[in-house]
Amino acid sequence: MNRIVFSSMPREIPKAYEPQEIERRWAQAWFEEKLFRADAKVPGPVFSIVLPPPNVTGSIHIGHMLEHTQIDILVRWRRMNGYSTLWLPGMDHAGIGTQFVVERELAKEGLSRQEIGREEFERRVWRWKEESGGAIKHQMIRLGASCDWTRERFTLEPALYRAVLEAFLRLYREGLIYRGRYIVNWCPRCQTAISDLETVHVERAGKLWHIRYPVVGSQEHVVVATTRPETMLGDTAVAVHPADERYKHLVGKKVLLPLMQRELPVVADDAVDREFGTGVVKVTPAHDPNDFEIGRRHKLPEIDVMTDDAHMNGSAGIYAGMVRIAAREKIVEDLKKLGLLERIENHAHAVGTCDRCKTDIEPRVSVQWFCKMKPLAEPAMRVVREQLIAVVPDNQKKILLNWLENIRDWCISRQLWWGHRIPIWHCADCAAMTPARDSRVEIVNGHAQAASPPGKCPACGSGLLKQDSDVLDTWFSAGLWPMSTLGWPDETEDLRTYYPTSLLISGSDILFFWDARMIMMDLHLMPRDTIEQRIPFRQLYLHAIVRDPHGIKMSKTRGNVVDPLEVADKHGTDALRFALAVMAAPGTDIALSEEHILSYRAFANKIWNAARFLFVNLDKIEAAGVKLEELAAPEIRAAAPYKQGGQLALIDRWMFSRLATVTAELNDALENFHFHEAAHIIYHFFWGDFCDWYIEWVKPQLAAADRDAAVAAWRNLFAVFESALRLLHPFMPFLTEELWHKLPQRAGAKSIALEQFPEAHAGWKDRDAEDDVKLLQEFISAARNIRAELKLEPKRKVAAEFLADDASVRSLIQNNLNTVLRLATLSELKCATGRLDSSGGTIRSTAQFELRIAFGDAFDVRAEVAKLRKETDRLAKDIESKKSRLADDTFRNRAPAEIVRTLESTVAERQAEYQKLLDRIAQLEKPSSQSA
RNA sequence: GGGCGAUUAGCUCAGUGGUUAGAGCGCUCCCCUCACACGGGAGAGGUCCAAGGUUCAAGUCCUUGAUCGCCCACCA
Repeated sequence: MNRIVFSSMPREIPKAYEPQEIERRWAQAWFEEKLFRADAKVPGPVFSIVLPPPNVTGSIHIGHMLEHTQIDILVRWRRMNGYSTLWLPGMDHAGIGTQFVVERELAKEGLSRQEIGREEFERRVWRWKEESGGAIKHQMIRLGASCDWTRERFTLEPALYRAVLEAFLRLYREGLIYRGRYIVNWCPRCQTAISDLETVHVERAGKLWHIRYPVVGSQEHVVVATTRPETMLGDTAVAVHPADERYKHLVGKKVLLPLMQRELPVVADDAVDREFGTGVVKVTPAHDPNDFEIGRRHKLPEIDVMTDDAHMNGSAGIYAGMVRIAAREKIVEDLKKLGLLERIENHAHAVGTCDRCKTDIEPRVSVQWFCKMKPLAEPAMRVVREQLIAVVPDNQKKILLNWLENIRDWCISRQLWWGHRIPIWHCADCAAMTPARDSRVEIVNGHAQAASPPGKCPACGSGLLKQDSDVLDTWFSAGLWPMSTLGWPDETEDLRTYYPTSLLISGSDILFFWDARMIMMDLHLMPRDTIEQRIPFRQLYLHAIVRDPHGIKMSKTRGNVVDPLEVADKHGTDALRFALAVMAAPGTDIALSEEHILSYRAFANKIWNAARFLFVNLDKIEAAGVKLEELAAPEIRAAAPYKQGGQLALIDRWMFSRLATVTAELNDALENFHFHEAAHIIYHFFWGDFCDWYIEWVKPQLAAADRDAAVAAWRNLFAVFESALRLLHPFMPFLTEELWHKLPQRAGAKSIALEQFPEAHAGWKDRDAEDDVKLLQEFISAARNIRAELKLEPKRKVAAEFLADDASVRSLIQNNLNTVLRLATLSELKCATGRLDSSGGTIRSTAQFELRIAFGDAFDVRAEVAKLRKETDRLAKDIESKKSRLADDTFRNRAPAEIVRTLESTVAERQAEYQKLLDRIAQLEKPSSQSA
């Protein structure tokens, strides 16, 4: 990159900004130069953030792009503000998700993972990971993410397995991880247990079957209502509410389970809702979470009637071998034949489905590993409540706390082949469980394993030990991410410097999955003295979800996903980034359309052309006696604004005042994650203030005969432009990098990304200049308005006259006569006395001035009067309402004095204006009677 | 069943209790003026979902309702 330094400025650049080649070039250069490598030794304030690791299931989509854009804007901004900045990237192995896609790939070849075996399958997944992970990295580099790729991590790499082992072993020894036979969510397709969070409930129009269970030793029967008749094969009781008078006499008796001819006890349990159905519940402990609890309370047998893939098993009698849905139909049919089906009701209810493959979950009793969450959730709630971790937007805090308060144990084992193997060994002889001796890791056949398995069973001495075949939920390793990526469990320099991280930016869709788990696990495991030092991040910002133009969430199955690379290639990454930033108001979803991106591509083009304006005028600059290398060089920047003879032109005072104001506003917006505000601020500053007004205003000075004036104008123009580039850089890194390098820079300057962000100089703020320029802008706009109304030929210059009561306003206009004449396209402007005659011309007025342009033949009296009438009506109404407010004593007594004062002066102004308009109408209507 | 959010210009959305509620796109009119037609200039367009309430003052705060969306939840 050094070769670009001090290149002479181009005299000409293309007319239109073509981002493709430029972006590719800089993306590659930033990566190759390791420009964003963090140095833990650098003193000073630290800003650290970890990338929420994308799953290696595929490529990144526009939702990632939004997240990365927001992170990158803040990271670049902090870096430019002098923070020692680390953005640590990496990927997640995404256990179930990746296994799912690789199985799908296998299926295309007509293979299953069982057919090729665990080892070969793992090889295949690793191959997939290399391709997919590489693609993601390539995309991120191309899209300008300023991460430190030298610190890239992967959740399944050896170093991170070490962290997983350490975490597991500690939690196991502390009794927080346990193994047991409980009811879990079982996915028959993935053939693994999944956590509650991975179970998505979908509303279904189902049925409620009312089935008669005969009471043993009586003619009576009870009617139970169920949405899942097939589970009745596993019934081991019938339950009623203890206080239910209808059924009290049955408690302790037995009923006969139809089809199975099994006798079931009638038990009383508080969990039964007397109002629902018949008030009698069939109890199937092995296939319903509720029934499981009842079953444990009453010591009922748990009869699992299904196989791993949701077929009926040997315990299902004659239904064995049938798929659960087929069994349901057959059972209903058989019950009908037996006259035991009382009735069928329509019944909407929520069915649990697998988050990954959408298959209906089977609640099922199974031996799994769990993590106790209550003890971990308590400190987590504390740091959130006490704002040690600030959650933004605030309402998400309540959601998080509510979840933590109601947390249940986490099923962490998965019957998968892709993931971190559970470091527990089972004894073949006595079934005792023994953990690995420590968290050391060794590489065997390219894969990480626990380096210290127990040699023999400590309980019986047997050498027949076998490691648990389950792997851990992918979120277990993800939960350690901020610690593990920085070196934990070793006390590394990175961990000391960058932990706790400054901020986490994530989607609210993984608030529980990931964010909450990080808080809980890291808080518990991090070896630091104070809780403030143990938190994984100090701020948690939850960004919005990107939707398609119709507001529908993007997903591959719907086919409405947007590939950020495609958009970037078409319109430029900077335009896409800016569009995302503009729409990223906290807490609201984003509907992205191509039109949005187009308008910010236009903005990029505008910036490009502002630069082009500077470059095509370089000859003039040199003619004015300025050395090009001085322009936009650091010395000039520091000295800006450049004063000619100790004087600064009004427009320069205004421009630097705006620059200071805008910089402060920008800082404030970014500090509070108001990306949309920040983007709007810089957009209007550049396009409105800088291009539309400043450049147009100073154009004559740039070519002025007065050499000193020209030098001052050029220097300030370059200084402001260069500052604007730095303000823009976090939002549009490629374009600004390209243009910045075209300006002369000091030797060794590598990148605008490493420069200082502009300072919000309080001393540059100039209220008077801002007021004066605003008045002149209004004056010019008024003239343009009249010209447009009169439909005057654009090139035709016309004379105008104005009236202003205030002497300072008069002299302000007269002192800036040349600018006003030019920008308002006037040939001359007279300062009138007395009253302006409106009969032969059009007048526009504000509280400070009146402006009149006469052009008789183009003047439409009736249209003008109609327009004035509309205005007076509006004013009259406005004045009326304000007057009545002022007449109200309570208002005068209670409102702050300043508000009252402002209102009074406003009313006075409006009334004066109103009177002027009335006079003008009267004047206009008089001659119309003459002509009639 | 709980909880959260949304409802503002034709569209997509901003809007810290205080002048005449804003932006981008779209629309109308004029202009290819020597940085930019991905441009310049000038305009039109809004009972801020409804009804109550608090307040000197409400798009903004409170209550209720309507419509839409999301999240959580073991009523079979």
